[in-house]
This record gives sequence, structure tokens and C-alpha cells, in this order.
Amino acid sequence: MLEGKRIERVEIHRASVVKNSPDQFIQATQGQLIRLIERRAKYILIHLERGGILGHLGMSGKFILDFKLKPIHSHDRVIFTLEDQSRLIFSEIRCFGFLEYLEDLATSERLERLGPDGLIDEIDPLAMRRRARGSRRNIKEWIMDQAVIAGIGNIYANEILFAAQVKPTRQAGRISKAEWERILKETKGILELALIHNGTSISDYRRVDDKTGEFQGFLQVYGKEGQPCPRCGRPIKKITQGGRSSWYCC
DNA sequence: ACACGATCCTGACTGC
DNA sequence: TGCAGTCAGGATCGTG
Repeated sequence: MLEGKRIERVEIHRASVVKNSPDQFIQATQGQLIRLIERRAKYILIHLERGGILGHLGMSGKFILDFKLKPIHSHDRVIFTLEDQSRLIFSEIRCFGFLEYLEDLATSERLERLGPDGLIDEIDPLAMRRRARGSRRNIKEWIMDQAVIAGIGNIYANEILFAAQVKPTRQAGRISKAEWERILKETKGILELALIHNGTSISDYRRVDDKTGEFQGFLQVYGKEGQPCPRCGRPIKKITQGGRSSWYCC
């Protein structure tokens, strides 16, 4: 849809979401052809003729494709106008997300830090167990560490561990091979299911066509403190780990 | 090595 | 009604 189109104009409405200087970003991207767009864990890579744009949506970011030239919204931070006058809008309420022009996406340090992709890579349970050996860190923070498994955020970490029947408070180094097998199987299964249902819209998240996702209707524990556990009926508990909320039961 | 808190921001909601 | 406090799909950094 975007591939093969030329970026005619770039407007930056909030400089802090662009890692480069505004001048540098505009100069480097304006006039370039979009060659390929791909995902790498939570990053979006927009390959251009020369270099490319590395994007991250943070907590509240979205890319919206606009064909109708809707009025600019206050959260629209960067606007790419394409040669056919359609617009790719990087909209970010909290400005934790970012765009970064890089001469070479392949050697980005951010990307090099990433572990195997939980959705598409074949991850060996024994390799995970070996890597976690000796770690007393809790398994919830462990699987959310992008250097360990890339692509798992807070919603899906909770859902994966519940589905795998592994309590989030367990020590990573004490997870058995069978439990790692379940965690990795559920990582794939839940991320795939969430993708089929276009992701989880709790408040701000929208698809690129501005529609909401539907996976919120499939959540078992995330955000469900006090509600009956789908497996045992006891109330779901909420705790804090690494500054993030965790919900779990049995 | 890791737990913890602060930080970057804005908006929705709660309680007084 | 107003205002302070809390919380939210993330990642990084400093401190102990």
C-alpha cells in the first residue's frame, strides 16, 4: 500500500518524538521512495532508497493512513504527505514512542539488542532454561525483557503466563523445561491470536485504518483484578513487578 | 545481578 | 466544580 510511493513532504509537529534534529530528519526523508515496510519485534522499519526510519509506538502511538485529508489532530506528531496526497500520520499521545532516521537500519544498536522474536522465531526451551539458569529474577519481567524474547509487552506477558499456568512471581531460573515449552507455545499462540484479532484496544491503540482491535474481548486476566478466574473461579489478583501491573491466579 | 524508582509525556478517572 | 493523586499497551538510566 505504501511501498513504492514517494514521500513528498514531512512535517514535524513535536520535535521530541524524532531522535534526529528536525532539519536532519526532514532533509533525510523528504523526497525519498518507500521501498519496504517491516516489523521487528515492537519496532517498525520503513526502508527508504537511502537508509530508513526506525519507529516505535511506545504506549500510545499509532500510524494512521489517511486518504481523506482529515484535519490535523493535536496528537499528530509527524505527518508524511505522499505523492498521491495520502498521508501517513505518526500520532502519539504520550510521546514515549519515536521515529529515527538511520543511514543503515541493519546496524541499529536498538535492533541488535533484541532477542529472538517470540512470534516468528523457533525458540528452544532448553536454550531459554540455560539462559535463565541462576537468575532469581521473576519470570514476568524476564519474558518482557526484549533482549531475552522480543515482542512481548505487558498485556501479552500476563496472558501468556496465565495460559501457560506459570505464576508471574516464579523465579526465571527455576522454570522447568516443560514450563518453558508451555510459555513459548503460548507466546506464539497468543501473539498469533491477538494479531488475527487486530491487537488489543484498551484506550488509544488503533489499527493503521483507525479502527479498534478486538483482542480485548479475549483477555483472561489483564486488567481483571477481583473478577473470577476463568480456570478456578477465585478472584484474580493484582501485583506490581518492575513498576508494571501483573494479574494472575492459578 | 537485580530490585527499585525516576524519567520522558498526556489524558482519563477517582476521591476529597 | 476544582484540584491533587493515581494509573496507563514502553524503555532507559542511576542508585543501592
